[in-house]
Amino acid sequence: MPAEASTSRPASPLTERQEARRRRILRASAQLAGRGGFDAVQMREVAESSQVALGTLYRYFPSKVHLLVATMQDQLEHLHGTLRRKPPAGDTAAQRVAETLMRAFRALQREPHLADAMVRALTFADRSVSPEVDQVSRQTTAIILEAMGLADPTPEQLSAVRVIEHTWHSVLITWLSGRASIAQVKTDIETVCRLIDPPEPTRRA
Amino acid sequence: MPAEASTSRPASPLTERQEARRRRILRASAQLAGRGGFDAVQMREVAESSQVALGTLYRYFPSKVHLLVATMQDQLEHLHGTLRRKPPAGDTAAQRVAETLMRAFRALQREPHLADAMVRALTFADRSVSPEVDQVSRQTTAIILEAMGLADPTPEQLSAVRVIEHTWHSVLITWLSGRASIAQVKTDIETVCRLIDPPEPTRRA
DNA sequence: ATCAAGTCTGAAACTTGTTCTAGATTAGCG
DNA sequence: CGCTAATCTAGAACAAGTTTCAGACTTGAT
Repeated sequence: MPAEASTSRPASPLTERQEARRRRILRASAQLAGRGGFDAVQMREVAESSQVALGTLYRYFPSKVHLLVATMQDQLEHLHGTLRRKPPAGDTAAQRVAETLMRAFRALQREPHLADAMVRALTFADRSVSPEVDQVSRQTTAIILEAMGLADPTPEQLSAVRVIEHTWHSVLITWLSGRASIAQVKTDIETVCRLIDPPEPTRRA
Repeated sequence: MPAEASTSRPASPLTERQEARRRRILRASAQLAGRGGFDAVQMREVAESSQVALGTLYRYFPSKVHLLVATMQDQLEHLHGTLRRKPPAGDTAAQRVAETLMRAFRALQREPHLADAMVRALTFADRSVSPEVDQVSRQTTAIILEAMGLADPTPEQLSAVRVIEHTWHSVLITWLSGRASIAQVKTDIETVCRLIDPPEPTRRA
């Protein structure tokens, strides 16, 4: 039913000034997150920094987690755009997916605080944020399927993709909290990507 | 180097009354969590319910997340004990691990609110909780390796185990926030466990 | 038994997410 | 243009995690 240009489902179309406010808020959020991570995104500061009253901020984003998940949607779109311009070049689907994820990972490494804010929000989100989190998940799935070069996947492949996403989120968390090295992140991503390639005979590393 | 009876590293031995306090606190925490999940575990209530001053609660557990992660350690020990008594019976390592995780999952299904509190705390934990989270991770790894019947795993196997843990945590989160069905949980666990069994022909458990 | 050091208590204070309110502003419409 | 409903603003108020403090209680060593 929905499907606008891309992401949102604007119940009411949003005037120009409203669109501008929304954008200012998201920019402020990403900016603050880029400094101190999740904790540094304080609702009063976001409001002030985006020149909007606190109440208005809450009208646009009903909670801090909603705000950060929306910020993530925003960033994901950028990423998706970038990836479309330069698709991964590996030979096998597994390689391409691993390459894609590692590329995303390097992007996050440049902004670890922002990554922290977004990922923590994503996994901390409760049911009230499900639609938004789901949207992020769909977008991620799309990116992975694209890297695989797969139009309509089988249920098994979908499960593998979900497992890859699970691993992606969790390994990020683990890295962000300093419990995994970058090498481990790489290894684990490559490991999980093994699920993609044919489990049947005829295969080599 | 360390390794006491099991879990903790008591810098100072803890008197009997202190041990009792600690236990009361953990019981109260699990109890409240069992009702309303993460949000229902309110520090003032935990303090009151365990007959301890708020300041004391914070001396034992320096934050709500520390408290809940400790609660999880506690529960994991129970689980490990139970599993030791009735080890999984599958033919292959993958089957046994999947069976083990599904058994754990069914246990969590019986206490979804408690699961919510523990898992959310675990993934929300920041660096200040790393040691405790790591301890949980080690315990989980031990459980999985035991199910595999593996004494000293190769680095590849360790990576596979980590990926399984990642999937386990993330799929739980997804289920708890209502974005995945129980069937999906099962499927995804089985999918990730495929990483265990021989990618080559010729191998036994 | 006594003293010092460390621990516990109760209560208040502080922080930050979230909600509420009353009054301005704006948008859409006749 | 003039009206009405919706939106926005400033700011107070509330909730729950966390910190702080003065005083009472325990503990361990002498």
